[in-house]
Amino acid sequence: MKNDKITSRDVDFAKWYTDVVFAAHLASYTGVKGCIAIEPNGYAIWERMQEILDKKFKELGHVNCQMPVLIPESLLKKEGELVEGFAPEVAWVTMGGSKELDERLCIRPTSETMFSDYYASHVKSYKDLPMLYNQWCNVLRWEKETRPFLRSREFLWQEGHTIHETSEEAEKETRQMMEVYKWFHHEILAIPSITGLKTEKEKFAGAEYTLTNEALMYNGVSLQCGTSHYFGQKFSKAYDIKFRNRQNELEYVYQTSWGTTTRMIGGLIMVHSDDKGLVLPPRIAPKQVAIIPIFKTEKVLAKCEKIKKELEKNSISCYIDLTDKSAGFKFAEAEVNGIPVRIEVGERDLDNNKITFVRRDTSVKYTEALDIDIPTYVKNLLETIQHDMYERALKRRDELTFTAKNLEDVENIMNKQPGFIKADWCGSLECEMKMKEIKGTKSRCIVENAKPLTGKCVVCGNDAKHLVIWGQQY
RNA sequence: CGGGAAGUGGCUCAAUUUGGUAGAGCACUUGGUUUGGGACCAAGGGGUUGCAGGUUCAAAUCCUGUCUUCCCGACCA
Repeated sequence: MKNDKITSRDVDFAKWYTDVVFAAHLASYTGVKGCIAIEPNGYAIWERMQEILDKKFKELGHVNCQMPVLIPESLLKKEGELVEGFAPEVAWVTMGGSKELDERLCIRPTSETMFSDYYASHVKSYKDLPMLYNQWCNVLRWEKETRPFLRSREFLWQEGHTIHETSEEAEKETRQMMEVYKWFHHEILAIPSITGLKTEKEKFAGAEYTLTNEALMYNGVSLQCGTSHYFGQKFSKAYDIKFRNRQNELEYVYQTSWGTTTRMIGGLIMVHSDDKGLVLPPRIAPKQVAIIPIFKTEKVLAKCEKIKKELEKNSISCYIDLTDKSAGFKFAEAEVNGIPVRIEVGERDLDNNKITFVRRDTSVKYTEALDIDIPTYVKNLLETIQHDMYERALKRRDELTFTAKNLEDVENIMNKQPGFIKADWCGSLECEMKMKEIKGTKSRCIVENAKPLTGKCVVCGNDAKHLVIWGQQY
């Protein structure tokens, strides 16, 4: 049944999105623009993301640390491109009254500067390398237009910063971390993404190059999900990060950084959720199963407890809804919160030796004999849901992926239904800017090692250098 | 930051046009009956209208400023 607190997805996508955020109690507004209160339901998803990624990072040799939230102005300004890129959205700390600061401090928009400064005084020899650091923290960027999770001023993220002895090793790290994100999106979040290279215009300020994962939302707008940057020696030269190499010479380190954010919670909503509320892939869902006693008789409650114990013994997370609400209310509640599987336990079923399972993603009900192996049954159901959700998202992406040979094609596509547009590009900024004039269509990524479609630039018709995925972005 | 809209109990809104001192539904509390798709009855609590000024005998209502939210652009993860 449709949730009457949620605007239909096909009627008003933007309104639907915020309705789901609030209805599922993921976040709420605060008195400060662009700074949301992430509520327990939302934070639990972030904790799952942290848990899974953190484990992966550590398996690959990374360690966590924490840098300060404040950055001195002089430090920020050492790397010219970075400053230029971030200047408009950096927030400065001011002190009132007679307390003057010796130097202006900004609130970190990203921590390349702090890590670089730290590394500069801590690396001495090639024997110290690589240094593979990561931090989980909040950052602040003074966005003009804000939306919960998708674009807030303060957001939570993880930023990995690594330094290496050779460019080969650093580049390998850059690609490896991109693969981690890709794995995370595909295997855990069930979000199909396209991996590629950012154009000069779209890359991270100060990077040699930026690798990105781009995912298509249900409405055909693209979301950047995790980026991995190769800095070469740009930052090490600006921040003087030198080490004694194997030839006993001073050399600048090779550096990378990579990150993903709470924005992915927004991605989960926009890829998978529906008019009933949130739909979570089982592998990221903080609670995978809702056990719902229809009426709290002793017999029913005892059965619920038994199921809970069995599921937990098999590493399936679950809860029993013990509120005094009506059964219908409990069903709706589990649905809006995106719990992947619901188990309904009622007298009537128990008397007939039956039990009912309901999938959140399809709303299909399965009534089974009471003596089945419930944990195995649920485990299979969860895996099926995870798999089907990915396939469904993939199908939607493919439906909304188009090819264009010229600007007219682009215009026709974007006027009808935005999506990914595959088109050849000559590599010039001018042509990229021309594309942008059509409904804000920007290059999302350059597909590496791809065969060109026509060999001619979609804008100017000259020889093409790259196959590019274009689209509107969040 | 430009264009548009809106802020009234926790939520959705009415009263604003024509100033006269805030009302409904949902939610909440208590009691009872209920419970297989968002239950019902009864009683009860809660707001000086985003905030700050101004006009007036009198302001939710008129004026100015400001903050927040949403939509459309520009900027960005």
